Amino acid sequence: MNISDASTRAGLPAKTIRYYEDIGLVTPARDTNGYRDFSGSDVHTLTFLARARALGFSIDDCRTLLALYADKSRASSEVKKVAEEHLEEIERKIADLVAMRDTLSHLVRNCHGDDRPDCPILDEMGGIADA
Amino acid sequence: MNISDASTRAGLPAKTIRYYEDIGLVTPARDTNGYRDFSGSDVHTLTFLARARALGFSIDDCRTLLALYADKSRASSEVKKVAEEHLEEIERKIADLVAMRDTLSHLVRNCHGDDRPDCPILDEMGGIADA
DNA sequence: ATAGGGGTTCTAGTCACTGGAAGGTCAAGG
DNA sequence: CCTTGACCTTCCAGTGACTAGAACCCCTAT
Repeated sequence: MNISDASTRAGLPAKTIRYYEDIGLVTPARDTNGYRDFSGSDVHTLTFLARARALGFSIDDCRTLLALYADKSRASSEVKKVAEEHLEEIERKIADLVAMRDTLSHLVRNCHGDDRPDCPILDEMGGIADA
Repeated sequence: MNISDASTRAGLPAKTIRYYEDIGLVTPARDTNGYRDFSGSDVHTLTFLARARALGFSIDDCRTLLALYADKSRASSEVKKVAEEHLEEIERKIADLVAMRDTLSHLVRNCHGDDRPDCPILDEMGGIADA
């Protein structure tokens, strides 16, 4: 099938699929006219990638996961290790963002937001501590 | 003062400060030998930038905020608007990450993580729904 | 013959730095 | 005077994961 069909089925933009081929994640066959010809298994790989990416795994992790997926004798502990490390990374990001949100929402709440110039948000960033 | 002192005081790497000059966020004076010579106000700007960046504002937002900071007759509503939009963006990111975390931690919990090959994490990404 | 809607490659841009190379400057010590 | 070492300078390239766009080819229908 053509790239646009593969794109629809995997839920990935054609551009992204070409990029994935570029970096060796998929290797679709080629028609005589040079068009890519995706097999069912290519689409399956792309779908796998779409799901893994949606879970936030890096391309590098995806490469590892694909290899484990293909290896029917892998140990599930290897997969779990990759997932757990990624999970920790996500937790760290959430913690960072929550800290930002808390500080920022506190500042936003304290800013009256009218025509007057005084503003605790700018005060904070300019180094004037609030009580 | 030299860049390394400015770096220490603002808490930003020298490389980052040079980059900020490149994109016009700071414009330190120059000594006759070509070295940058940071004034107290330059350091203040850098500190402002460090704080704003730590709150997750984009460089573009920082530019806007710096302009508002310099404009003593700004309306606090303008600042609040920038901050609120950024806050919404942060909330979106948190929601995305929390969704990822929930899915992923569920999968990780259900993966026994031993020498056997069967693994719900790969099953999920390969499209085998779990009950 | 041509119009359109596919497909192809290639380059360059995104964001906010960061690493590294090649070289100039300055103060202290031998 | 020379060297050492710690500064400083500029410029180029790379990061991650795409994405925009240009220039061009291919296929089908009218």
